[in-house]
Amino acid sequence: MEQNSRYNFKIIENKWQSLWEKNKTFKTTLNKNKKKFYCLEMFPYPSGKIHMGHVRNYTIGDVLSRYKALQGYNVLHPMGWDSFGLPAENAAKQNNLDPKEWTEKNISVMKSQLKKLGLSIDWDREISTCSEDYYKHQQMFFLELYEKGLVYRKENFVNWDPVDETVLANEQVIDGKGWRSGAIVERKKLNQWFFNISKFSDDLLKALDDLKKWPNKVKLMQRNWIGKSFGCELNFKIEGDLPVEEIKCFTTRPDTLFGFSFLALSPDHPISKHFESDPEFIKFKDECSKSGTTEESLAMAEKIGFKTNLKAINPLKETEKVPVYFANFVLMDYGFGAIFGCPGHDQRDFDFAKKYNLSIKTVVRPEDEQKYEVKKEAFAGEGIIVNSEFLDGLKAPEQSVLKAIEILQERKIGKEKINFRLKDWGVSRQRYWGCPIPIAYDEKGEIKPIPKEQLPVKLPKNINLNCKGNPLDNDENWKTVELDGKNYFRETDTLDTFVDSSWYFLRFCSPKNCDYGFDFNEINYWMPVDQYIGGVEHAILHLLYSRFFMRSLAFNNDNFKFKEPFDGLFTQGMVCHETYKDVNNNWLSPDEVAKKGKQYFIKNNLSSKVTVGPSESMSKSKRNVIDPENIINNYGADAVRFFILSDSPPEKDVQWSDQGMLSAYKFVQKFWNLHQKIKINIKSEHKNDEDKLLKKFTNQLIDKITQNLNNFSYNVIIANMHETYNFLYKHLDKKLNSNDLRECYKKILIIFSPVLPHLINECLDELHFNENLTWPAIEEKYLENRKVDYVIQINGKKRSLINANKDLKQELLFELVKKDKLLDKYLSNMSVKKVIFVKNRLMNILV
RNA sequence: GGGCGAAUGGCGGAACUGGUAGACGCGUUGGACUCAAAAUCCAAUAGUAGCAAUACUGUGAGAGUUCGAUUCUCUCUUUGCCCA
Repeated sequence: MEQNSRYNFKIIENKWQSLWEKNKTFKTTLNKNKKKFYCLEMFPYPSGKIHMGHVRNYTIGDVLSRYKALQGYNVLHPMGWDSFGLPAENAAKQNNLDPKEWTEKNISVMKSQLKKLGLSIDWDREISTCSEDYYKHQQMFFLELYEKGLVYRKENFVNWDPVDETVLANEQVIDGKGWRSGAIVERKKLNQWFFNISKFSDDLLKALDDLKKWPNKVKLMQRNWIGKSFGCELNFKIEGDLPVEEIKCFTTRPDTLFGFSFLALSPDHPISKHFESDPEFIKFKDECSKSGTTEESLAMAEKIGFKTNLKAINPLKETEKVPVYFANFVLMDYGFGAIFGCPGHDQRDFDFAKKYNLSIKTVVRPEDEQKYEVKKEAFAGEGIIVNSEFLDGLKAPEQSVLKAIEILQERKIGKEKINFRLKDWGVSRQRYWGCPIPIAYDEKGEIKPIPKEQLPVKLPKNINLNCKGNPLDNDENWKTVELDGKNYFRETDTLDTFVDSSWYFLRFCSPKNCDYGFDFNEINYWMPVDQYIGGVEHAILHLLYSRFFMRSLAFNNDNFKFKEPFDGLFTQGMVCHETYKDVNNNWLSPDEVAKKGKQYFIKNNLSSKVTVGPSESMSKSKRNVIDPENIINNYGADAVRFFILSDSPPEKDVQWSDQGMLSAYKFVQKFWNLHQKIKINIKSEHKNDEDKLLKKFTNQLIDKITQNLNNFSYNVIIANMHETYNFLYKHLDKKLNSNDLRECYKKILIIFSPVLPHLINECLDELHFNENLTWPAIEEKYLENRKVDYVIQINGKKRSLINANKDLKQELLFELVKKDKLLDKYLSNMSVKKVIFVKNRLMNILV
């Protein structure tokens, strides 16, 4: 065998990337004669460098895009930058830089890194959310939504991060702490802008049923988040020395009203104004504000209450009067900020009742326990109603709730109500590096929208970021604005960056459109996104906000025809790596660690042991990060793409493995060597008999790879590619029909090309195959076997395989069975009781 | 606490509508080449017994349906995620 020249990925990958760039190979334009395919991966935040998660995400999308293009689709595969946000502002503060410069530098680094991956992206459509050209349109949308009444301003409690000095969304609060700073979150009242997402709660929920190509898991998470609950609202009459006659509650369990033992109000309930002069109450409220505002933090916090002199009357039993408390676990923005406490059947109420010595009545019992009484914990399960007069004996909750509502409505005490957990979306952020809200206020505080022809409201340059609070608020010059000869003050809050990403997929359709955020002609062709790919961490918010944004654009606007932005959704898993710590419990990065035998040491220091922790998602804090750029430089983009798809199904987490990476690299090299041999065979013009084996293999392969692509079984495609190598390698020993080889090999190269675009394009090019490539069709006749392996079972156990003609009749197969020597010992001296025969598959003989 | 999923060799994972369990890769072992190593190539690799052909066991545990269950049903265990 001649010494093959090594495949030089550096030269070849660079060659193809330059060609693609020069020829604008992936530039897409609207073409109504072709079916479109919009493939979108979640665009990155330009944090500095790409990480392995990006590599995985964009490789999956790229394989799909290239596949669809070969299938003849007009593929839109764009890329952009989610470039507003806190990290830029923090980095700018630390290093005394302009956030814009920092961001743009990162973008240029990451863009060149993405190009090195060989992605089939139409870079002419690149957008960046921090550019004036982008946020100008966003400001117009804001005003449009404002005109439609979908944006409003209200004073509200917010999660306040005292370190970052910013408002956090609920999901940015983790265990009562800020997700970035780790500071304990406080409650603070601020004037905020809100998007009226809750207006669409029911539609957002119902429409999930039609998203057939979304993972059920994600749809379920959104359903839970929207949280539709069926119950009723109730009026409680109040007695006491305050001018309060009634308090309204929402409950899903009106059937437990006979177990009523207290009424609890949110500390922010309007009634609280009567207590604001009471120092004890102020103290209590302070105590409450220490825990966050999230449901989770409230559930974790100890239940505390403040007793009032008021009494609430049980509407079903007017002789019963119970105390009214303020309680920290009642949220003002769920229901009416008031709940009726039934400690027997709700654990939080139970905890509260125990603490304040309130009565605990049993009104539901388990079906099989006649004399049940609530003792150590609340009983919230299904059961039978007791001690509840007209409700007694009903099944709880399915019968009793409806009956209770019916009676409450008859007596005009309450009425049926559906409540949603989903709250309006607070979009104000007290930050510099975001999209300015195009609003001004006069000296009375009246709202004055900035006229559309004056957009964009630009962020000021050269701002002092190292001030307390919001830098924009400190810029007196920027803040004042003259409109129609009058002085106004600008809104100094900027928009949540989730707003930026709620419509960027529309912008990609017509990224240079000046008058409006998108061009209707373009979006009507491209939208919706056919396949959206990204991390499951965005399952709720980003996806829900985008779905809302589409509805808000369609609201009162018949021209806008889309309600759902993403027709197909795929959520990929994370890239994980083992974690390492030294003897002092400091994290170590993988390249500081060496393996010797089965033990790990610090490199160049075999005396210092390293403890290996569990494999976790790569993160800077745990230092278990592998830098994609190093890997691309050492092994090449094709090898990285091959590896990142190989080891796990894309929806699951994948373990980074150095051996796996090396094996991928070797595959690329091996394939190149094989290609050299095949090239010689193809050129040698042998005319032997038809190579049926090769044709059968090739057609089966096309079938498998096509199916695996359609199912996102990309790891199996890699296995198919290994199998193909193994097959071709062995097959080359035979005398080949060079025409058949040429035909089949071309098809094989084409179906390999989405995964290994550089290598395969080079191979195709060497054989002058590189013209008008299309996804090969399957020739059915080669898939049909004339002979089949029949599995022969005796009493359900496999005992033999018989290779025989297809569509064989049972009797004929049985004749073969009788002749099979392997089966002799099982069949001789036995009587056959029954034969099960599955056509072309199996025969099971019971003896 | 509720909801949803998962569990297959030493490891990652294959297996279409119930029909040959363990594809493919990693690792390991043996061999070839080499002064030697790396690389490469060849072979073996679920477990137990056996020189071997082969036999038995085997998809978290237990039961059920079936001629036949990784696949369907029930119970349990462990585990992950989301919500509380």
